[in-house]
Amino acid sequence: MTIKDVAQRSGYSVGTVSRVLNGSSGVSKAARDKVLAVVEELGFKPNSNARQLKLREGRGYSIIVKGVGNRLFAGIVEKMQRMFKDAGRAVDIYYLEEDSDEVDLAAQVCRERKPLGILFLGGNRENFVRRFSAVTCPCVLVTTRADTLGFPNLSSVSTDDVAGAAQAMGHLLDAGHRAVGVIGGDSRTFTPEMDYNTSQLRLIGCQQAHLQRGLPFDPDRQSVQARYSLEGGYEAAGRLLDRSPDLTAILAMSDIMAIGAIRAIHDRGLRIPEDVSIVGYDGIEQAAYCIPRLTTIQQNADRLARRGVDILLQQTDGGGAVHEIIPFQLICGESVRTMK
Amino acid sequence: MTIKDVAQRSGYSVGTVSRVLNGSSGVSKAARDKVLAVVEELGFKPNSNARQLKLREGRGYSIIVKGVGNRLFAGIVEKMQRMFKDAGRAVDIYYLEEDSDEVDLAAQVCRERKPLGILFLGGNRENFVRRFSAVTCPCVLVTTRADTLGFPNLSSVSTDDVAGAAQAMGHLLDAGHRAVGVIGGDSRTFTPEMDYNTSQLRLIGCQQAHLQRGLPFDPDRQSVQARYSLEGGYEAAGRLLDRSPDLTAILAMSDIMAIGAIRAIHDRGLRIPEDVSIVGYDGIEQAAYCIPRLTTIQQNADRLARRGVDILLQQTDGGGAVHEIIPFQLICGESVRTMK
DNA sequence: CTGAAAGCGCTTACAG
DNA sequence: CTGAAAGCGCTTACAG
Repeated sequence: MTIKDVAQRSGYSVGTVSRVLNGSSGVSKAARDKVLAVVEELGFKPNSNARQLKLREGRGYSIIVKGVGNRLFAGIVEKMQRMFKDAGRAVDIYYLEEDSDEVDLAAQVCRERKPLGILFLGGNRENFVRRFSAVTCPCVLVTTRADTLGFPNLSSVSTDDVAGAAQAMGHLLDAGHRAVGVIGGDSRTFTPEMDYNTSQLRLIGCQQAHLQRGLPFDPDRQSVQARYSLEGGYEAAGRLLDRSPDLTAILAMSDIMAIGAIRAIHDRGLRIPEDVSIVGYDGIEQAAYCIPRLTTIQQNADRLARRGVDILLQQTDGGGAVHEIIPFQLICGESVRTMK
Repeated sequence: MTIKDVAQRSGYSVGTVSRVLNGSSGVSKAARDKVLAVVEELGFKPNSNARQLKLREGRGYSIIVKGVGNRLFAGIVEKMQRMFKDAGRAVDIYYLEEDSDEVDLAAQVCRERKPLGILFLGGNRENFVRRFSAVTCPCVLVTTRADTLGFPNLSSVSTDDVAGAAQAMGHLLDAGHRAVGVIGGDSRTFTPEMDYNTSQLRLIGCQQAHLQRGLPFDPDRQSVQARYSLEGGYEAAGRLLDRSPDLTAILAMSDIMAIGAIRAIHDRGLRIPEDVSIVGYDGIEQAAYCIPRLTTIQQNADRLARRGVDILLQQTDGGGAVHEIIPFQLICGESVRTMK
């Protein structure tokens, strides 16, 4: 069934049916009523392939989420969806695997769905550097800074990763911990022209916290890499404890890794926080349900979502790119022991 | 840039370019090489709107996942993806909210992407009863039974919910628990013609476990409804304990609710399993990282995925609908105490 | 093996 | 306000 059937049955031309369907002005009430009645009667649904093919500009927005399982992103997406709905704007959401290329997807979406704007939840600097020029609509990168990338159509809303990690580490150091292990993401693939990635920035924060207190920090010895997963955290905590049995605390660069680490510590017969303290990062819902409740750096999902959408809408109205930093908050749970 | 540009630059017609792009037979090696070189050079990407519009039949499969945050489904999807990849088949994955209509989406996908087959991860009987007739390709409903629905193009692969719940409850009863609370999903919307939904089946399993042991079970008093979320489980456990302070165990119909419940029990100053035992359902990764490790009914994600895909492929080859039950397994964690 | 042409289901100037 | 027509970017019989 196509728009032709609706035209035939309603007695109007396909042009008029199309105008009714699109809410164009310049249609008589009689035509509108008749066409809508027939659409209802026939259960007609327009073919979006044909529609997108013709349309020179879409009417909606897109959100590209990197990591289906990422709970921080899930919370942000939910809020964004509500905002778009309240604003009466359509929004398509695309989920992709951690290791897929979000910029490639954006380029395709841009070509084929022609959204008014795109929000990225998470993203790799590398991919942006390489191919973002193929994306022509206004975009906002949420959660990762994009100021040094220098694209005129790419804004960003993010948390200060250096400061966040510094505060997390500072919290442990100030509680008297002197041997702290760090579980981070990939911090080895440093290439100067790519600037620092999130993991590197957080590691720098750890270093900074030590420096400020006149304490030594050796990333090679005190930090290990892991996948952002339960298993990754579990296994990395094991490596850290094997290497340095004298550790009194672990800072994991995501809550999900921290939760994995907690179990690893527990499985070695150590208590949390009596024997080993632990701090996470992100502030996902899960962190508040752990036993012990996880101390963590909470990214402000609500404000990240709100500012992300606001900036995108503003940019769609002709505004330039802006790069905004959203405050984070240290949430004190039950997973850190104050020494002595 | 379109296929026309490629045609022009390569010196062949758009027809030939299209044939090369689609790997059709009957193209000279010279043409193929030249066209592919130009495609590479220009970075040409075909417009899938136009493609889908023309195509009478797609070449790929679709997976429709109900619930972005559902970790059981996430595990199954991952395996399915790998299987399709290994079989050299393309697959599109669609995620939708818990409360959206998966059958509506399937109907649209069917009309516009024309997949060879669709896998549903999760689904509401109601939606299928009402609109599945609009879905014409072979489908497999994974995780929920579809035998009583009677659609000739709808197979199912699922776990026996009655037996699963019965074994979980039996495990608690056999451990000496006599006052067990149940946290379930929606079991009130029973309408005879819709048959039982998952929550109802599991509740029946609970009842059955009691009956078999000559013990009484009063669903109205011993069970509460909750959303399938951490918060839902937390809050439901609170209601159960308020109502019956003498409970010695709780059976939650999903691990995620169980994890919420654990925290609720903990927050009331009760120990797990010393004061209150708890059993979950699903066997998601998370369950193994809890402290205490969660005792749960593990659905066999691997076999659900494998059989789901196999049955779909078989059906695509002209096979009829089949309805398969996959065995589950009780995983004993650390969350159940044996009385006396 | 290749090209010219019809057509997928829409939208949107262009006339009237 | 409405209709006839062109065209979006492809695929695929149909000839040759």
